Amino acid sequence: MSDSALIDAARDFNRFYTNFLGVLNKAYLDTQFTLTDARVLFEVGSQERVSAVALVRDLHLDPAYLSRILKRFKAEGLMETTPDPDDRRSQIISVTDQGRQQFQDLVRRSNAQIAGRFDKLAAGEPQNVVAAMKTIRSLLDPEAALPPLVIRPHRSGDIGWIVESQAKFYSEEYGWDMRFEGLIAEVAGRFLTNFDPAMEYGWIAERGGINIGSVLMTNGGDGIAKLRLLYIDKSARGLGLGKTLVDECIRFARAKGYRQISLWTNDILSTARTIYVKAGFQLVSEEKHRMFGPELNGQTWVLDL
Amino acid sequence: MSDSALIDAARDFNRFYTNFLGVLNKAYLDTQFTLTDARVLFEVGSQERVSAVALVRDLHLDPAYLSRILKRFKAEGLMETTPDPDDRRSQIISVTDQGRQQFQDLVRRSNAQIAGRFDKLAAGEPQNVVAAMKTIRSLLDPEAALPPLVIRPHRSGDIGWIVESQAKFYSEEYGWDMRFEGLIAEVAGRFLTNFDPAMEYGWIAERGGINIGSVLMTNGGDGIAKLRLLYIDKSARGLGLGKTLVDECIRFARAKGYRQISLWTNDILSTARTIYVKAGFQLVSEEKHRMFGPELNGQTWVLDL
DNA sequence: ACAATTTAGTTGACTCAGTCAATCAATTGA
DNA sequence: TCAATTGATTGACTGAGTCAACTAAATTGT
Repeated sequence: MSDSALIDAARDFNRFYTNFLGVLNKAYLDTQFTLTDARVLFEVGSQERVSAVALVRDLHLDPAYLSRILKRFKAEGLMETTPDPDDRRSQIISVTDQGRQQFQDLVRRSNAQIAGRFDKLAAGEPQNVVAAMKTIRSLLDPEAALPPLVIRPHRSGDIGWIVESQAKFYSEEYGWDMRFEGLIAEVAGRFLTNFDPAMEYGWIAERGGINIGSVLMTNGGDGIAKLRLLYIDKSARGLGLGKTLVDECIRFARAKGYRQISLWTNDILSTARTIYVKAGFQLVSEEKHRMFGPELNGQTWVLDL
Repeated sequence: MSDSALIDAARDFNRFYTNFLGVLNKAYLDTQFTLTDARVLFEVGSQERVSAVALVRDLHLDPAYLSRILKRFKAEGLMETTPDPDDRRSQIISVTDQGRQQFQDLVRRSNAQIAGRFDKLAAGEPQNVVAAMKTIRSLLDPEAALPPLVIRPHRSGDIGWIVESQAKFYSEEYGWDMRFEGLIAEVAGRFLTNFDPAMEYGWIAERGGINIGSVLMTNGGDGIAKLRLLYIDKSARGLGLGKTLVDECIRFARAKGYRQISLWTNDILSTARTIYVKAGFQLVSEEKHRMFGPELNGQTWVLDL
């Protein structure tokens, strides 16, 4: 695509999104607030403590205008200002309890608008929209902080996600065929059907509502815990997430009194192998196989606890 | 729910992009036009011939306001209107040569703003931004023509998708627990590991690269074909896609010489049942069970071919 | 140290972008 | 054929947002 085609496409998108936001922002029109009021309330409400200059800068407002808005908000008891001790010209703005309620009401209205849009989409499409938004944001706004990475237990849909994302990845990257997907679907399915909450666990790493990594720990009997289906999405590699998940597993296995962790992998997955080696795993056996199409070196690694 | 994390992320993006567009739209402030003027000129300029109603609808303008804007543009010689021959109340708006020059000037200013942003990015990044924009647009713009619905054989990742989407749906809608996900993961996994291309098949319905429906046909032995994991995503219901997929199955089973199709479902899934009844399936047995948490009525249906 | 300059915020005065209600004219529907 | 609906215009209004002038505190340069 040529530069000018890119720019045209971006202009076109901006035109579309201007209209789109215009519709979404109708949500505020039912309230006492103007769009600018709402933006100020949003900014102060979500940051808790802001200076007026920062608001002027971030929201591109006229200082005079902001001054009047704040005066009104203070009169209505929604916000309060305290002089900045470091610079007595400046003031720190924060919301009162009442202001916080109004803020949360705005958030609810805004959420309802977005949820209404998302409801019309197919399952999975909202994830795609949000992922695309994050791409745009991270590129156009280098200051943007990534939403926090959360590690949580697995829930409905996660196992399917593990199967889908791993199958796609290994198929595209290494040409593994669908027998691989079949195998992990069976493994993951058995994990759920025989799930023993006392001795087993599934970890999902997610960021901003999007799954980006997983690992399962299953009971192999004889005091051996099996580490299975470790996977880190492309977008989250190089952050040490693999290590974090493996460490979680080890901690869990120790806590549950397992005497050994065992795992099966293939030698071409060198990043994973590095993680296992660093965690102290030892290679105990290796065999060539063609379970998934191309010839591979299957490896079994164990860690004595 | 992770839905709420998605919505939060979307709200956050909208907040960011409102500011971003605010900055970009400064480009118009150097001209004689207001933002709304510019939007009208953009819309008319790029569509050549539009009706006033269409503008009001697409740009969400007050008809009175648009009327005044057009009056001014006509007085300035930027636009002209001709009555619509089909409806003499209505008028067709188009730009004059002079209007087109102004429009192109706006395009240049807007492009310069975007180019300024893109210049700060690394090589390849603008492409990523624009690709993400297209993703968002295609999903959020209801006017955008729907890409065609395609029914194709299953491939890597599809089985995982089936598990994920069904697990999420039945968990949210009917409160089924993760044993359901485990069961379908095992069923779907065995489908792949024992796959017999001569007698079995998986159909995936997809639109614009996104899966929206599925059904599998497996060999149950004794000349019996099993229809499994029929699923239509929310976004594609009511289009007869379920019937289409079941018909595909029946055609396939006939062609392969099966003597009967059998399937297992639960009575609360009434839409699916309607499809089976219409296709000629007969209920042969029914039993209560609690395999997935809530009490359900499992049903076996068969169709003699 | 201290005048000169810059920065944070406020106030007065204004205007024009955008809204609402009423009206006319053409079309549709029962 | 007559009532209801839809497209477009006009009159009357208002309040969101702007601009310039000002105060007060902080910073800079010599």
